[in-house]
Amino acid sequence: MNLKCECEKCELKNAFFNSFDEFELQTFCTQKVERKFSKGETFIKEGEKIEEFIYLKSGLVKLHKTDSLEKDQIITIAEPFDFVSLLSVFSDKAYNYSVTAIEDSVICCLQLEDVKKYARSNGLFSLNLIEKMSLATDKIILESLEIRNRHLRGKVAFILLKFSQKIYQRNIFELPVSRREIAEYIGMTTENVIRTLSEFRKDKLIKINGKEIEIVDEKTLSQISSFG
Amino acid sequence: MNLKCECEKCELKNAFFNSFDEFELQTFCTQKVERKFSKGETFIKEGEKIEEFIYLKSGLVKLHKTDSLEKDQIITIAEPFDFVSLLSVFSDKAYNYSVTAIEDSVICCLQLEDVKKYARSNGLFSLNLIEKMSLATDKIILESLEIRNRHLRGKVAFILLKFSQKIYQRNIFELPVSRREIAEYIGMTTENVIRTLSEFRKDKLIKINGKEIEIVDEKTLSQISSFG
DNA sequence: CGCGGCTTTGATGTTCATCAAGTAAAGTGG
DNA sequence: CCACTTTACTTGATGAACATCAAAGCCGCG
Repeated sequence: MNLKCECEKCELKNAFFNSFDEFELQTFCTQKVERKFSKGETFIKEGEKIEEFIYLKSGLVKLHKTDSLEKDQIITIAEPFDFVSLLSVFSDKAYNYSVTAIEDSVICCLQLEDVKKYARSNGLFSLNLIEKMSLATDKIILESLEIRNRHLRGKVAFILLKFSQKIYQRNIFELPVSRREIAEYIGMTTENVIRTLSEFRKDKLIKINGKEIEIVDEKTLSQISSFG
Repeated sequence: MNLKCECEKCELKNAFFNSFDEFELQTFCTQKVERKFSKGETFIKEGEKIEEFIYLKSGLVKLHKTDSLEKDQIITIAEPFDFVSLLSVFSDKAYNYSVTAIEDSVICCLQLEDVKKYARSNGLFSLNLIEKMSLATDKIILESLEIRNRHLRGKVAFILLKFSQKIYQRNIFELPVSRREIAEYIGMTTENVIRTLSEFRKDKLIKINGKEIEIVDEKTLSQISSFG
């Protein structure tokens, strides 16, 4: 268990633990390449050839896609250890979407061919991968359904609670995205997102100070999110 | 290559070909259980424990989910060899959604534990599974985005073209779903789906005879679908 | 300091959900 | 097989939700 690889919470490594002996594990961990990106940098671009197996070590990223009319849509916002590169990494030669850091982020990269090679030679590792993928995609699909069936106020409340409860686990946080990005996430216009935020402020559900949001009345916000 | 298993086009078997020897393949194919369902029958219910690995051999099914207000949402419509049971089969103990036949369908069932056992012991098979899963989930996510960013007319046009071009590959076909189900699919009301269909008929883009739809002006319909 | 991008608010019109009402089709029990 | 019930389909009228357009303030950056 005393590995050279310093990433203690690495999900991928956890997938390895059961499936690799220590030598293999060591090899794998030393092969990885870490890259840092600042907020705003796009490190995977739609259409690019997939050559690496990438996952998020720290930070926060958005998966997004440009539609036919040049409008950007956000597919989801991913936290560390959501295997962001898994979406199309095994099914396609090229990325179907882009990935951009919305907070300073560190990613871990392995050569895709190496990962495939390991997967071929080690069924337990593959099965672990399947489970991670399944979780990640399930999350996206279910979230997408949840957002879809809400009205504007419900959608905004849902997003605010996602940031507050799931991502930051705090009542006060800096929004890592612009109003426009929220709009791209929930499929509404920027103006209406802003209007809804202002309404929430007037109703004393939240406080707004630029990008800083404080959740004041979580209970009511939850009710709005659940559309009661 | 002369297998007892009669399912010539079986995708799962194809996944095996590269990974199993003939004896294993034979074993696998004889373990499977086929079940038939009539249009309208629900054979996977949200919340049920997952014990089998299931995929669609023939027919057409809908994946759907009941939301907090008892309203049904259709996640996607799946054709044969889309691995319908894969969505949450490896990530959860229970199904997150239901599956209902919208045409008479035949499914193939294997014990999930058996499949997992094979996956553990055979990396190549697992990797093939990963690719199938990745394809299936990618499709759902991308389609979901496409539908989301369209207006009513675009959504309805999109669905009609999906049935016509992708599923039936004919200009005249029987709609396998009710107007209400279309509404549940695209997230609109039944009335507005009907209204839009009537508009398309008045504009001579389609002909309607009950459930029978004929695509008359595919070009214009495509433009509406692409939202030009 | 001025430019461009982000934010905010208001006015206006379009799109869509809701309500209502009626017809057609399909299943149910006597 | 028919009366009865239920479900699917259809159209219209109305109001609510939302997009669009317009204008102005704010802020960071060259």
